[in-house]
Amino acid sequence: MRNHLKQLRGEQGWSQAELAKRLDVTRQTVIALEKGKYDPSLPLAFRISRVFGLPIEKLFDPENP
Amino acid sequence: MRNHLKQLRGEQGWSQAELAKRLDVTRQTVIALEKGKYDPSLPLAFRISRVFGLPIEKLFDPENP
DNA sequence: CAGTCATGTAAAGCACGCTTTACATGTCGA
DNA sequence: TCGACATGTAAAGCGTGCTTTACATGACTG
Repeated sequence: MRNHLKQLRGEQGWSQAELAKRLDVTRQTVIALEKGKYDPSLPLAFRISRVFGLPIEKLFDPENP
Repeated sequence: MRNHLKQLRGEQGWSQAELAKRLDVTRQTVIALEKGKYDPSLPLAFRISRVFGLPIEKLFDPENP
């Protein structure tokens, strides 16, 4: 599933390590998510939503619209 | 994570089998979700959102608000 | 009463989400 | 040039998300 994490993180001026800390995950997880290697769990998706102040629907694009 | 699937399914008058079909999962998955045994994956959360016509945020309550 | 429908439990199996650890590369400032 | 920081890759390990199959129970209906 596509996401805009890398771009949004850039807008905030955060490093991967900084974002990982805010999301309470490891940097590896941030890398994997940004690279689209897999989708976040629902709880993590909610945390991402809160960190960026955007609804989940604005952060992720389900393939079949 | 809490959800309102059982109630919403009831409002639509759907059986678990009917909802499972609409979500393209098995009935076991519907049962597990309604019982809160685990959270749906993000792609499934989007499908649930579409089936009920509600945003993900209205369907699931992350514990830490 | 027999049959069907809705709901539920149980268990095995596979792929994914996330962790931990380690190492490699490029860039930048002292 | 050395060190720190940012980004990236790799691999092993664990729990969870979802499937398949099977069986049990209660309610309703012919």
